[in-house]
Amino acid sequence: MSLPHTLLGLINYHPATGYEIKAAFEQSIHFFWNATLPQIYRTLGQMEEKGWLSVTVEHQDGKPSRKVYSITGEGREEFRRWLAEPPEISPHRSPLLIKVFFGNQMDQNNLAEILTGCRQQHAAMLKKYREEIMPVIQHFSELAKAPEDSRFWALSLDFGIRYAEMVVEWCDAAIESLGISSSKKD
Amino acid sequence: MSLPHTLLGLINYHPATGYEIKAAFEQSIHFFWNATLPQIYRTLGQMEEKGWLSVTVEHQDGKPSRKVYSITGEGREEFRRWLAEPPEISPHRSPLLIKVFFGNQMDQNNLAEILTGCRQQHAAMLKKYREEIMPVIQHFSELAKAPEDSRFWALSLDFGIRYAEMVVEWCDAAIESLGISSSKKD
DNA sequence: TTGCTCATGTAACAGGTTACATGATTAA
DNA sequence: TTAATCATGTAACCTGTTACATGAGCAA
Repeated sequence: MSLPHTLLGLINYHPATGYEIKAAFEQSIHFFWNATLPQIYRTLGQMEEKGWLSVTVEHQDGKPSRKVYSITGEGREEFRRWLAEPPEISPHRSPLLIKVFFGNQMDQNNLAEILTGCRQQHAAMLKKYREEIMPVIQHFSELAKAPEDSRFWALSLDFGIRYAEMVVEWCDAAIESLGISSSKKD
Repeated sequence: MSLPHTLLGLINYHPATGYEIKAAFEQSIHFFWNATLPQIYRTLGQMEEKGWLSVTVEHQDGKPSRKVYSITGEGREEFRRWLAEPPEISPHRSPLLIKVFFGNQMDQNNLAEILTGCRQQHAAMLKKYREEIMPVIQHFSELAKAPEDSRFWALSLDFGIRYAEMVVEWCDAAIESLGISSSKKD
């Protein structure tokens, strides 16, 4: 149930449309939360009803009107309240780990392929985090657009980096423990 | 959408009731998947309709009848098919990381408390994994009840251990980077 | 006598995904 | 001319959670 509060946090930086919020998710938060457009539109509507947001409709010729949402005093209060409370622990659902758990019933080469695929995905993420996302955060920090906020963005990115590193290491260890003959290593 | 296949995997070890499956989740799989009882009952019903399971009702005096589900040939086929396909990537939703991301707007002592709470939870999990779950898996392996399966159970447990270790390390680094004065360290 | 274990479920709701619908502008 | 971007949504569906209902037996 963190989606409305995540939206509050984003709109608290500056007013935005649903469409812009979706873009913000994809640029920054997508690796520890995500939401689809219909979900965002639906949630924004509910938040407005609760008085957490206010809307301004900007008419445009030939395009659909922009519904720009702004945070209200009540919304800001609710956001602070939520920030202060201890976070819910989110259960970790991993189809990969289920397959590994039942791995004895799989073809071992197939399992090795799945693990190398996982290793590859996480290695690619790591590269992206280090080469694309880190520099953007540093850039924001240097431009003093959000010098204080960027410290916290870096902290959450650091989690993503450590996670991806850990997965790569685990995949390597798991593949080795399968002891697949070197002839199949392509 | 891995729940029905997880149930297939468990029932494939031996026939079981919904209630027993819930217990199996709590004993083994709960740290990378979980399900509530109503969800399990509903899913078992759907799986039976598809022909993946068959049911035998055992009447008992004074207690509700046991509905024991067994896997069918079709179910076993479906399970193998699913095991072989590449796993879906599961988005990682973490309220904790959202709070950290917006941490600039929080009281810094409050944030430090949240992080120490997280550290504590994961340190406790680590202890449980090493002192309770590892020995159970080794026991199974030694008793030769499931000598081959236990290798894979250990592999998925190893993921959990590495994950918890990583979180503990990240929390420590994050708390240190906040630079809260030592007077508040209780 | 309080609460846990065994054992079934239904109903209602909350949260998330997918498919569908519309339509102008602009870049390759 | 094909696809992407901007911009709104609705409807249907799937998945997961919570509250409610029932009821015996047993241990502290």
